[in-house]
Amino acid sequence: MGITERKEREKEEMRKKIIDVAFDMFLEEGFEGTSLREIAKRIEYSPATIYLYYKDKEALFFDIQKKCFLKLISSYKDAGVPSIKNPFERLRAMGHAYLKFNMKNPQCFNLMFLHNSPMSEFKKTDRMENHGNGVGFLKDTVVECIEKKMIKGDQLELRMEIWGITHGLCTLYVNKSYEAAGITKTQAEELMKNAWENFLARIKT
Amino acid sequence: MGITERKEREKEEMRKKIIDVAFDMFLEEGFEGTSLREIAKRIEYSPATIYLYYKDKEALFFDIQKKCFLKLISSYKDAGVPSIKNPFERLRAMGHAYLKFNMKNPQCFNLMFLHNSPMSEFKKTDRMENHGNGVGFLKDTVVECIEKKMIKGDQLELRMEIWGITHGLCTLYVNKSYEAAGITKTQAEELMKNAWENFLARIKT
DNA sequence: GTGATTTACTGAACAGTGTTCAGTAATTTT
DNA sequence: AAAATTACTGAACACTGTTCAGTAAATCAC
Repeated sequence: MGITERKEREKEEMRKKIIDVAFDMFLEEGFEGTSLREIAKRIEYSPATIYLYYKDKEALFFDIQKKCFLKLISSYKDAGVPSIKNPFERLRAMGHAYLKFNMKNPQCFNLMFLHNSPMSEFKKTDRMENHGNGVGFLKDTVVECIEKKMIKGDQLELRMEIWGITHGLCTLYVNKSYEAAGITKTQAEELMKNAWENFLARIKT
Repeated sequence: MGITERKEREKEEMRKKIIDVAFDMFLEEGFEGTSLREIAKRIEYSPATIYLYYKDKEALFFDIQKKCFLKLISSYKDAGVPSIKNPFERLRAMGHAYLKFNMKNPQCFNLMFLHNSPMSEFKKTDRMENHGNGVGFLKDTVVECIEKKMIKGDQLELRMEIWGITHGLCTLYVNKSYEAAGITKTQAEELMKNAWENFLARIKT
C-alpha cells in the first residue's frame, strides 16, 4: 500500500522543514540563542509538534551538527583532497581546506566544536561518530607520509601537532583573537595560510 | 567619617561572596547552566540583590572570567616563567605552563575561551583587556628570540603558529577530542607535552 | 532624641525558555 | 458507518533573566 509510503515521505519532509529552519537559527543565534518556539513559529506549527520528530533540543541540535560536518566533508571533496595521491600534498590540501572552510563558515565551526554540553554521557559516542571519519582520514595520511619517509616523527605526536595547529588557528580566527594582537581579518587569513605552510615546510624531511 | 569606609568594605565583601559562589557554579555548570536564582539562594539573598552589584549575568560572568585569567597568569609566575632570561627557554616554559594549567583546569579553559555570546559588541574591548597582557608577553618573547637568532621566521606568523598549536592542543584536550582517536587521557597529556617539544625543536635555529 | 533622607534589600511580576500531556480533529482501517 | 490510528495542539509546569514598587533599617540633619 502506498499510504505508509506517502506518510513516510511526509514525515521526512517535515523533518527537513524543521532542520532547514533550525540550521539557519542555530547558525545565526547559537544553541542557547535559538528557541524551539521560534522555530515552531517559522514552520507554522505548534512547539509541541517538534517533539514528535525530535526527542529534545539536543537531539535536534545533533542533526544540525551533523549537517555542518557533512558540509565540511563535502568541502574536502570540492577541493579534490581525496584524489591527491601524494600523501604529503594531500596533507597540505587537507590543512588548507580545513582553514578555508572554517574561515568561510565560522558559525559552523562554533556549532561543531564550541558547544559541549555538561551532561549527556551517551552523546559522546554520537559525537565521536561525527568526528570519526576525519580522524581516520588524517591518521591514514600521516601514516602514509611517514611510511614514504616524507615526514618524520611519532605518528601520534604528529597527528596531535597537525590537528592542534590547524584547529588552533581556526579557534583563534573564529574567536577573533587576532584583534587582541592588533591584526586585521584579512591579515589574519593570510597569516593562517602562511603559518600552516611554515609548519609543513618544517616537518618535511 | 569611618561609615562610608565600612560601607565600602561591606560592599566589597558582598561582591566577594557573590563571586566565590558564582565562580564555583560557572566552573561546574558553565554559563547557561548557572542560574542567578541558585547563586542567590546559596548566598542567602534575594535574586534581585545581585543586580545591585552587577548589571547583569554577563557582567558577573566577566568578573569570573577575569579571575580565571588571573589564575592562569599566577600559574606562569609559579612556574617562574617571567624570571627566565633565555627567551627561548622562556618560550618553552610558557608553552608548558599553558598546557599544564589548562590540563589541570579544563573548566577554566572553557570559561575563558569557549563562551562567546553573539551580542555585546562592547564586551570585546573588555575581553581584549583580559587577553592583552598575555599577548604582549608572547610577542616580546618571540621578538627577542628572533633578535637573538634563536628561532627564525616572520614574527607575526610565528606568534600565530605558537599560539595556534598551544591553544589548539588545549582545545583538543578539553574537548576530549583525543577520545575519537582512541587515546587515553594520560596518553594525551604526554602527547601534548611531546608535541610542544617537537614543535620547539623544529623552530629552533 | 526626633523627623527626614538615604541606603539595602526584597516580593512579585513580566516575558521568555524547554518540555509534557490530555484532548481534538482528521485520516485510515475494519 | 463505526472503530482505531495518526497528527497535531493548547494549556500547563517548572524553570530562566530581569525590573520595579515598596519596605525596613541605617544614617543624617536638626
